[in-house]
Amino acid sequence: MEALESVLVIEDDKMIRELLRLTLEKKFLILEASTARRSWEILTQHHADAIVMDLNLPDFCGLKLIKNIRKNHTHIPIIVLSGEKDDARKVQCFNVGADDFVEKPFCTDLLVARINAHLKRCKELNGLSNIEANDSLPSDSEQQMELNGWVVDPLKFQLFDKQGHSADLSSREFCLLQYFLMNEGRAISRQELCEAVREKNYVPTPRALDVKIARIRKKICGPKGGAQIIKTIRGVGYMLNLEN
Amino acid sequence: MEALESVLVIEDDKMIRELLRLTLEKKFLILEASTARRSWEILTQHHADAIVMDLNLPDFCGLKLIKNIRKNHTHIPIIVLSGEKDDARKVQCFNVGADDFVEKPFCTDLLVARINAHLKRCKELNGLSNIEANDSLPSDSEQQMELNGWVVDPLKFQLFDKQGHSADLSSREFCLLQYFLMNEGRAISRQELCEAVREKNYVPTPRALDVKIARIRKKICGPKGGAQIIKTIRGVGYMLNLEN
DNA sequence: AAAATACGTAACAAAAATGAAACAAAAATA
DNA sequence: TATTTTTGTTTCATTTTTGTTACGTATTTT
Repeated sequence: MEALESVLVIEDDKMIRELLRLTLEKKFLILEASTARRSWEILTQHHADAIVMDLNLPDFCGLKLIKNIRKNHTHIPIIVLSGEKDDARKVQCFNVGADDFVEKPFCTDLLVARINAHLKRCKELNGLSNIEANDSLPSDSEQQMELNGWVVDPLKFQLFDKQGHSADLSSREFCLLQYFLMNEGRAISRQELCEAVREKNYVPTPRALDVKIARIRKKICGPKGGAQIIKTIRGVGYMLNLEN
Repeated sequence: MEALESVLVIEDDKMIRELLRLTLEKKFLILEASTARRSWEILTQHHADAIVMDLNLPDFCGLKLIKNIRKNHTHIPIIVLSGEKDDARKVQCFNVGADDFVEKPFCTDLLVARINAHLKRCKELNGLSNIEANDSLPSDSEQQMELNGWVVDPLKFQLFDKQGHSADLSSREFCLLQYFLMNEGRAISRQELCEAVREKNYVPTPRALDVKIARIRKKICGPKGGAQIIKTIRGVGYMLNLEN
């Protein structure tokens, strides 16, 4: 009784996405995203066995997205699909954690074959490691992100200190913080931040964001504040600065 | 201290073989074969971590060679290098067990990147299988998983305490719990949980899941609850935490 | 320097998420 | 078919999260 494997397709071009869906849905359960943002949502809410993604997305750099996904999903096969001709950029994809690169235009059968090859590998891995299925623990240790003494645990949607105490962030506070982490060192407008955390039935106003950030600050810096990690950029928005 | 990884190059064209050697020997220990026959010899006498092979060999059909190698070397990455333009034949390669296909002419950097990607995967595999190999022997009898004083018996679809008393979980409650066990330490969204236990004619709503979890909790923690093993991650879903 | 603006903060109110119990429906079993 | 078990639904209580408002302070503008 084999369950159908699921493939997340991240592609902004509607035509190509359609093509991919039609081709792949015969063999896999398809999850679709047209933006990086949507792909994060899906990845936190669903299980995916593999990812096929375009490199050029409207809202986020493809390379960064790969890095980011790899941080939270150590083993998931990531297959990049792109019209990119430049070999150096292809190499970059592999360096940030991609497993394969398929140039557009592509042969659908070949893509399926490649996906299957990667899935086969993953199955071998999982077969060996039923117990080890929580692959996050051992491998995370090399990649865990630090933030002012806190350890970021995306799998648990939470920040922990060295003693394992939680920072008690709400899930949305944590999402917002993740967005800061992904855009570290860059000033982000309120507007963009609102977009970033927006969901169905949840659209915060810029002012509401101020409060949200104040709450995050209080939780991760202590009541005295100390050196603010999330800096205020007057007239613009906020910025996360790790190095200092 | 990382040992240099070894790559077996199977290629009859002397020029290309030379090129491959020059490129790859900076990163890997290179083994060379110009015929299928020679490649068998090498594989029986040496250890190789990956294979880069031409599809057109003088003495043997490339596809058959792949099949053959795969029979004896289940996990070794096989990267086919060929001038073949026909997509159907490429697909064939994957079907007989190849892991990758690179068309000639090729970018050497990209080839290196691809080899590395596959090697990385294999290392993950080996890392895990070592652990597995170690504790499978001594703890064979303790293969059973423990959960807050309960012993998980997947064959009986049930939890038992030390005295052998059943926790009286229904089969679906048990399935859900198993999914938690497989994803221990990670927050799982309601959506994903619903999909995980879903069957034909059985698609629980997220809300129904809350009730199901409440029932599991009551059965395995006692009416007082005690420290919840299945934690609630507000705004996300639930998470099983064994260590604490 | 006064006014306007931007932001921090606290307190309160509104909304949302979840737990619990009771009941109803469905499924399994005798 | 009758009975038991399992599952889903509804309702209500509780907790948590979030937004709003009001006010204070700092910064910029005039």
